[in-house]
Amino acid sequence: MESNSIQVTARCPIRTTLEMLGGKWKLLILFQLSTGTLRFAELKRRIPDISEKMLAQELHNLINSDLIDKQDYHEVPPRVEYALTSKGKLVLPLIEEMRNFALNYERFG
Amino acid sequence: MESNSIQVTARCPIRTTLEMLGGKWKLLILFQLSTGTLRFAELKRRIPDISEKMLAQELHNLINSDLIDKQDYHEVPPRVEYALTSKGKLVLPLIEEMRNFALNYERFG
DNA sequence: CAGTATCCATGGGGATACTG
DNA sequence: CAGTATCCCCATGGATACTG
Repeated sequence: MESNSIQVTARCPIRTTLEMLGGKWKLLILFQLSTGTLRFAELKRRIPDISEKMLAQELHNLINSDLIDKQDYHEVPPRVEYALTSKGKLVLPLIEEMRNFALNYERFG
Repeated sequence: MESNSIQVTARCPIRTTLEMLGGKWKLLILFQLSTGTLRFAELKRRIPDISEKMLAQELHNLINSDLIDKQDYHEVPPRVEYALTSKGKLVLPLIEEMRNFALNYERFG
C-alpha cells in the first residue's frame, strides 16, 4: 500500500464506530442514559417518537455491544432498568463532540 | 418542562448532526478529504466498496450541507476536485473522537 | 410495566449500463 | 473522467395488537 493512497478499509475505526453506533436511535438512547439509570417507559417518554419495537431492538443491540446493561428486578409489576456500562461511558466524549459540531456549524451559519 | 425530564426533541444537536452526517458513507468521504483535495475517481479508489451512485449522491448531500465544495475545471477529459469547506473542517475533531472511541473500546475488549 | 408478534412502507443502498 | 439513468433488493423503521 502506497503512502499516498491510504484506503478506508472494512476495518477502520470509523466503520467500527458506525457499525456500533450508527442508525437513528442508538446515540439518543445512550445520551439519555448518560445521566443515570432509566426504565423502559422512561426512555420511551424521553424519546417520544421512537416506537416500542425500535426501542427494544436497539436496547438489545446496545447490550450485545456491551455498551449498556439491563437490570431486571423480577417484580410485579415489572421493573427493569438500563444503564451505561464502563464501555458505554466511552461514548460520552463522542456525543459531546457531536453537540460541539452542531453548535459550531450553526454559529458559522 | 421539568428539569428531570429533558427530552431528546426533534431539534437537538445530536439529531442535527445525525441528519447531516448520518449514513454509511458521508464520514468516510469527509475523512478522505481531510488531507486535501481529491477527484471523483480518486475518492472511489480510496473507498473501493462505494458505488458510483452513492458517491455522487453523497457528494451532492455534502455540498448542500456546505461541508465540501466542488471545483470543476471544465477541461477535457473532465477534471473535478472536491475539498472540505471551513464548515467541513469542523467535522475533523468529531472523526478524531470516533477513532478514539473505537480504539478505547477495543482496548477494554 | 415491559416488552413480543405481526404486518407493512419507505428509501437507503447496490449493479449495471450508458453518456458528454 | 465524471458522472446519470434504471431497475431492484432488502434492511430499517413504523403501526398496531397482544401478553406475562
